[in-house]
Amino acid sequence: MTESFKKEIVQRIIKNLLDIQLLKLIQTQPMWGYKIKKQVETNFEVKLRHGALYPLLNALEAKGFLASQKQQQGGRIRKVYNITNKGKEYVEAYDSVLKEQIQNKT
Amino acid sequence: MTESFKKEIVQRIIKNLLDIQLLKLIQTQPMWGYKIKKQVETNFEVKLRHGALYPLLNALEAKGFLASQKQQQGGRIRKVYNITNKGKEYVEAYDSVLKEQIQNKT
DNA sequence: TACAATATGTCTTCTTTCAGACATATCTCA
DNA sequence: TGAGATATGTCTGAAAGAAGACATATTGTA
Repeated sequence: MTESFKKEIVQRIIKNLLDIQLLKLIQTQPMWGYKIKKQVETNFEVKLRHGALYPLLNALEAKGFLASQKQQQGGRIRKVYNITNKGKEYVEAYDSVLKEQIQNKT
Repeated sequence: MTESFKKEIVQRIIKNLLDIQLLKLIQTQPMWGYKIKKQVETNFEVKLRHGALYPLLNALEAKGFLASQKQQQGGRIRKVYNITNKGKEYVEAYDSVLKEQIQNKT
């Protein structure tokens, strides 16, 4: 029971706090959209539409949480994202809130 | 900056994972809708519409996460909610997922 | 006695979000 | 050379969610 609850909760977090998960993932290493999609799908066992992902990545860049540079390999262009200091602060704030949630200090 | 980020994240969690926050609150002590509303509003500094709260509480009871009994005091009726074992399991699963989030074991 | 607070509920309109299609181009392997 | 994978983007119709009104009754206080 608890295991299925956990899967459900993970899915809810991915759905509602996807941007933070992306920041966390890119924080481990710079990554481009397509790879992010595959990583999220294998890590969390969820489907991630590219039609949802790419606009979100662009929005995170516009907000200053991510910075991108285009890498060209042959004729193929990859938009590689790095996390910014602002992005790292957001992730730190998230982890801080989660700790309070667990300790019930809210 | 981090503080305003924290407020934003708390608001997002309340918005998207309100049911879990209600379970956590009722877990500390049995409570009725109106008191829950006031508690959430002071604890998290957010506004909680009663038009959103009452249907959610009823839904949580229908799912078996909460159980209610009506307490009559004079002519006034309070619907006091208790958390069920199933509800406790859901909260445990949530805390477990949060721990994994912090430790990046996801 | 009138107003604010306590107490619980529904319902409609508006807004936001979501799923999936539409669109294009390269690369690899059979 | 054709199919599947890589790679990134937009757009629209449908579904879900939110805000606020509508609804009713009691209690306490000025």
